[in-house]
This record gives sequence, C-alpha cells and structure tokens, in this order.
Amino acid sequence: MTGFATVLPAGRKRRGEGHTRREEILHAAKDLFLEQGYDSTTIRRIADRVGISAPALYLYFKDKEALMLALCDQTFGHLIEAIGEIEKTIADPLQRVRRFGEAYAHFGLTHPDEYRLVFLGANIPESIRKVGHRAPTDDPTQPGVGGALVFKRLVEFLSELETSGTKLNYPPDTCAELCWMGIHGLVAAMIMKPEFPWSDRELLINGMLDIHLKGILRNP
Amino acid sequence: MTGFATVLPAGRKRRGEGHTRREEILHAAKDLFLEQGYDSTTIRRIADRVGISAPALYLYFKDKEALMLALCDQTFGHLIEAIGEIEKTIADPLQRVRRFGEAYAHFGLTHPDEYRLVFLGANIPESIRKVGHRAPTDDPTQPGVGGALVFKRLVEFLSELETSGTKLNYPPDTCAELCWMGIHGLVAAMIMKPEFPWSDRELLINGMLDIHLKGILRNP
DNA sequence: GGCGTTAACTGAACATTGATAAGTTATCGG
DNA sequence: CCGATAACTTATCAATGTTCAGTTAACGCC
Repeated sequence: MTGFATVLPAGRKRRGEGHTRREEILHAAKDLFLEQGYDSTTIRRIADRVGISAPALYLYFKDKEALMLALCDQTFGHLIEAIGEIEKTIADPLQRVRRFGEAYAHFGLTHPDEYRLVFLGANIPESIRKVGHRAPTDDPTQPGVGGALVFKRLVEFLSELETSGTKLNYPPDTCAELCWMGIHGLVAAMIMKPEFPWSDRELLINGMLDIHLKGILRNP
Repeated sequence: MTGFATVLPAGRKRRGEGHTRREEILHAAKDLFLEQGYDSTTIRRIADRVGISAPALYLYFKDKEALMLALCDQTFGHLIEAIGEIEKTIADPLQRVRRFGEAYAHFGLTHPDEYRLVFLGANIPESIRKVGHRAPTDDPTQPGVGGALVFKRLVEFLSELETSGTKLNYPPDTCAELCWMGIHGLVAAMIMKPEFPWSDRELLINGMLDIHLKGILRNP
C-alpha cells in the first residue's frame, strides 16, 4: 500500500538499519515502562510490541538494565538542553540559579513518569539505581551520567554566584545539594502522591525556591 | 545448649505457636530486605533462613507484598513513637518542629528500605504505592497509614507554633509541606544515591532544617 | 546470475522467580 | 488411643530474564 520498501518478511530490517530497530525498541520500552512500570514490563512484551522475538532485543541491548539506562540518558538530554538554554539567555548568576530551579521543577512536573524513572529509581532494581550519579568526570557519551551533569551545572552556577562577590552560607557543593534536594523533594512527592491535597503548585515551588535562596545567601 | 524447648523435629512449632514463626519470618525478611533489597530477596531465601519451606511462608503472609507491608507498619510504629516522645518531652513549639525534622531524617536514614517503600513507593507494584497517604481518619491498626499520621503531627506542631504567637510566612499546611518536602528530598536522595559524594550528613540535615525554619518564620 | 559473508532474526531451552495444590506429619483435647 | 487440625513439605505451575544454536535474507563481489 504505502509503496516504499519492497515487501519484507514482516518488518525485518535491511542491512545497516539496525539503529532504526534500536530506536523502535527504545520507543516501545519507554511507553511500556511508563504504562506499567519497570518490573511489570517484560522483555517479551517489549519485543512483541516492536514485532520481533525476545532474543532479538539482545542484539541491541545487553540486558533490560542497559535498555533502561539508554532511556534515562535520553530523558536527561532534554533537561540538560533546558539548562543550556538558561546559560545562553540569562547572565545574572542569582537569576540563573532560580531559573535552574524553575526549569527543574517544570521538567519534573511535566515529565512525571520520566522523573520517577530517572530521579526516583522507582520500580527499578537496586543494580541500576545509582544511575546518574557517577563521578562527574565520566565520559558524557557513556550511559548513565545525566544526573551528575545536571548537578555539575548547578554547582557551576553557584560558584559563579560566589566569585561574583555574593557570600554563601555553605560551600557551593553543599548549597547545590540543599537547593536541589529541596526542589527534588517537592517534585518527587507531588509526583508520587498526586492524590494528596497539596497547596497550590506555584506557591509551593516559589516558596521552596525563596526559602532556599534566602537560606544560602549570607546577606539577603 | 540453651536447654528450653523439648527436642522438636528441626524447628516445627507446637500448636498455637504460629505467631512465633510469623515473627521469625518477619525478622529474617527484614534482615534480608536490608541486606539485599526487596527484589533480590526471594521467598525461598527468607524461608531458608527461618528453616522452613517456601510455601510454609504463605501460611503466615498472603504474599511477598503483605510481608513487606507488615514490616513497614512495624517500623513506622517506631517513628510515631519517636514523635510521641517529642510531644512528651519538648514543650517549645519551635523546638518540637526542629526535633520532628531530626527524628524524621534519622528514621529515614536508619530505615532506608521502609522509607523507600512507604515514602517513595520504590520497587513495589502500584497496588501498594499509595500506602501512607490514605485519609488521616483511617483506622491506624490497618496496615499502611503511617505516612498520613506523621504529616498530621507536623501540621499540629506548626499550628501550635502559630497560635503561640509566632508569625508564619505561609499557612501551617503549606509550611508543613515545604518543611517536610525539604527534608524528604534530602533523605530520599541520600537513600537512593548512597554512592554520591554527599557533604557531611549532619551538616546537610541541620542546614536543611535551618533553612526551612528560617524560611517559614516571618521575623527570625 | 550465482556465491559467500554476515547482519538480522527465530525457536527451543535454562535457571530462577512468586505462588498454588495436594498431600503428610505431629500435636493435643477428649 | 483417636480424630481433628495446625504446621509443614513435596511436586508443580506459569512467568521471567537470558543464552544457545541455528536460520533467513540482504548485500558486495566475481
């Protein structure tokens, strides 16, 4: 019907088109993980949705964990892009930090499932939980370093803030940990317990940012 | 050696002593969950450690999930006790809030798996994820209501603080949400990413509490 | 056109998992 | 001693992640 591609035996890829299949798998796996969680998503079901046999999946990913890692990196990419945007458009270090927080919260709340996957390690076995927090010096093309990169940016922003003359109550790393964890806690909880009668979202996010920015600056 | 209990065929319980076995299972399961995590702990291994067959475990717990839930409730009792202790021994409302935060963080860091299970809903099927956030009016003898009870106490502490004359920057519920989420984020992250090079634990916890207490008080 | 190489894929199988069914043992009141 | 039944076991199930050994078909080359 469609016309292109000569009739192939039910979706078999031509030579050299493996990466296409790989992305099909990623796409299907993402959908299924988000729908049913990591544990309930089986290799067979992913393969089914793609239209291949289960072992074929192992041609593209070492194991289920590697699949998940690849997905995490993909998601982190989006967040890192958003942060790069801040670096380009905002000059004031304090504003950068605040925008970082807003971008982070926004990212989490608009991609709740991915956030769960990446930052909460929900429904993922212990073995891959440490994803995203390898040493910040790791090769960024390697899977699983997204989280560290994001954190590194925040530390950079805070270091700028300090060298620009603003006094901080803690070292930049500690400030970064505190600020991040405050926002992270809020986002994580709002995602995990949506049925809880939360106060207004904007109020909470702005409140959390206010509190933390005030809290880390020596002379507010 | 110990001497009591007549020689039994390798640990079989006398009639009516089932609850003993139940507690043995809970104990073994707790150890194993803490050592290896929820997923990696198999029913068979728990049964092995207790010295019974795997199916025997199902005489005492409906399934693996029920076992974990029972453990959660048991553990939560300790947190609620600790909070009750604060109510008894500390009068000053501000101190109460601070102690609450300390107790909460301490609880999370010393019971990471229970914390993950109840407050993060990690590694468990959706069905039990919402545990801990049922309506606060639920029967506390039912499994899985710990979280809501704990939050209620914090709101009470903050309300006391307000009625005692201290001005707050936000309503007590919002303050409670902000304070809780700050600490929660920190605890959650330290649990989920233990290999991250965190700043000093005490420093972070105290820092987070300082920031939030300063942040919610109108005139510090 | 035919041929060999090999990327892309499949079917059968394995070990391990949570869980159930059906049967067995031993305790204890009468 | 006996019958009821609490406490437990063996055998087994279906589902899972993963591997092995093979099969199919696309493509470069003669």
